[in-house]
Amino acid sequence: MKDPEPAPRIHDVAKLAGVSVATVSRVLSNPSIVAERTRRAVEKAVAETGYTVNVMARNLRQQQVGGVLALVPNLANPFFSAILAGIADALREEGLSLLVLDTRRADTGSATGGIPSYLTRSRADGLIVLDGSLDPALFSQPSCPPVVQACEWIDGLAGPRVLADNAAGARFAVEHLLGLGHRRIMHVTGPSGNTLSQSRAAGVAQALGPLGLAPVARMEGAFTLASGHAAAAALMAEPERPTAVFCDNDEMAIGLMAGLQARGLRVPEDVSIVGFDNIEMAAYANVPLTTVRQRRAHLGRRAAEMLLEHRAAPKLEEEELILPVELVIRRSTAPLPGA
Amino acid sequence: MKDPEPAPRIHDVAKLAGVSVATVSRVLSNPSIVAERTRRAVEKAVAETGYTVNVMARNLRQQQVGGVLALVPNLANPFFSAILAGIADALREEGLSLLVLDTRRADTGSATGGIPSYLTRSRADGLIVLDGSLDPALFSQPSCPPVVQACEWIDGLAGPRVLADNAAGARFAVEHLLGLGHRRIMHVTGPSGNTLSQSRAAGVAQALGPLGLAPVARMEGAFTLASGHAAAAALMAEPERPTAVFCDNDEMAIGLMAGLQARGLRVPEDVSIVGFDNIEMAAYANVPLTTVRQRRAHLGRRAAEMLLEHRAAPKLEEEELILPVELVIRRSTAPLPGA
DNA sequence: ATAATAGATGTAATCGGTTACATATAGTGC
DNA sequence: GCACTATATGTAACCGATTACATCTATTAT
Repeated sequence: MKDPEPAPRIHDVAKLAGVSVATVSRVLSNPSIVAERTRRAVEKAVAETGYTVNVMARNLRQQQVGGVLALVPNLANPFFSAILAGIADALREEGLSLLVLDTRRADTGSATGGIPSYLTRSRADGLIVLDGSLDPALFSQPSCPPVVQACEWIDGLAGPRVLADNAAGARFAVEHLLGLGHRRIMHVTGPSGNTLSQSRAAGVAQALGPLGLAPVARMEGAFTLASGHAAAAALMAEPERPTAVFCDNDEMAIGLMAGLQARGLRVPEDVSIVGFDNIEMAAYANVPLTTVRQRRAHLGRRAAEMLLEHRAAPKLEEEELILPVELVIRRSTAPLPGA
Repeated sequence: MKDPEPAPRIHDVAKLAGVSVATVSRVLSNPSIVAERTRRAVEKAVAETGYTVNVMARNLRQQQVGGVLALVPNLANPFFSAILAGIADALREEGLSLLVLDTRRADTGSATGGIPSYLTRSRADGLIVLDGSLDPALFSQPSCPPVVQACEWIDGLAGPRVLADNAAGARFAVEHLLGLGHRRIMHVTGPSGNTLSQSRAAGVAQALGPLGLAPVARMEGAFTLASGHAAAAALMAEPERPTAVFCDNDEMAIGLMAGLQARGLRVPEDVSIVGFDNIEMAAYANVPLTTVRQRRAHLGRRAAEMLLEHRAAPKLEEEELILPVELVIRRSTAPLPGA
């Protein structure tokens, strides 16, 4: 049971190269200021010992963590993991690592491991918040690192944000349905408190308002397949059955399609459906889904970039980046029969 | 532009409470060994100053990082993010944080930010490897922390593993098809180098072998919807068309169903289909998909737990945990007509 | 020739905790 | 009353780097 050889320290390298630890450190972090000869000697010693810097020690001295924490409501949800991938990408390019905290699970048992304990400069150099349902007070501790809100946002929390143009996306979707002649339109929403739901509802109103219309039915879902499926029953129960449905995300749209079919309704012949997000499955659904495309990985990347800029030069102005979205027309929408 | 008040240090708390820094440290980490009176004084001082420990400093002294790094091939893939959620859960309970590295993206540009630079004791207390395609040599550096392989595994890399019972799952799937009377069975696989593909192929052989059968067709996919969709063409091109297909994952199965339907074949009337994984979408697909359920979050959790046990008491024996899977029969499979 | 300057390297303080060891006090047994 | 032990706390070394400052040498300008 031999101990693993202890890792070489900068001191060992220095001794082997016959220089001081400071010189070794300089070779590693700023090679240009050390003489060619010594630099080579140090590099040789580094290679021979297999030295690698102790990241913790460096970070302590430099008063940084070397990582950014992403707060996500549900790590298992592919919607968020696509954003995370973009974040991870941008961070890695800057030599930072990605820390992830699943907020839905973490806040249970706030004994010691609660969320607040993660929101410290000593645990992360910055925060990217993907969960709009968090309490803004969490981020008001003086030791809280810089925050960027992405995708969702928190009412009452100032600071930079990067969002998809949810209102415009919803407007595009509904305008598309209107253009096809539909007038009795149902809206299947996300949870009512959710900021995405709110801005998408605003977009729906923007499209319908000028015509003096409003959704003929509304059902609050949970962004899940199951809640979309349940919406089928709600639709059938309407006295004047809607001819088209806008769903706040693709999962609900796909669940709804499955539910309608199971009840003998055809898409798009009987009901047109539009989703939101353009998840990969949308193109391969039973009936390929018309939806609103938002570039999730890109959104994550921009959020990370914004965080890094902000850290370098904190600006006091509110910065809000709205990323464009676009309508992707597939086969789940068709002209209103007889229109 | 006032500087944010510098965070209080342990020294400040000690001074305020009129004790030494050691006592403060003890109150925080092992309260029982300090006298009631002093403990209360210290707690009061902590509350007044708003002190929180500097995690980096503690970690440096204790020679640990406080985090575990997960190596995933594709963070945006929901298959992996579900496993990550389980990992994160188990880690949080132990006060450890989750670091994530997307291996597919990270190995490009190995200048400095390459994968090896992350595989150090100074960057993570342990590794959970979800990518079976990595070079085992990566983990042979002396400074590499303990590794647990999960889900996929790396040939030539020893150490603990936690896997789903892929062979049994594939066997269940094919036996189910055989039981329905099917004999001309196609296998849509993952990439040929992938360890999951290999063990699932073994399971297929286990089921067919005793009957002197083999898959009548085989197509190598990429675990994607698109490659499943492409498999439809391959199926149609077979001289003797297969009556059933086993796909190495649900995404390919769903893609295949879409492709077959587009070509006018019905599932399950013309072709029966079985998938693997039981992703949420499987139940809501066009035709609800018969598939093999594996508990991904649980697998991740077990991997994390195994890593922690291993760290506490490294065993030399190989430890391989095989988690059971089960067949979920839905509507994409039916008896062979006329059988 | 001398002062001034630039360039290369070494010395030691520092980051903010934890913990081995030393010390002081109170309690116990004989 | 004395030696011994247990309990509580303080002192200072330590984790492993970075970096301000000091020092030394070589070059340039006057």
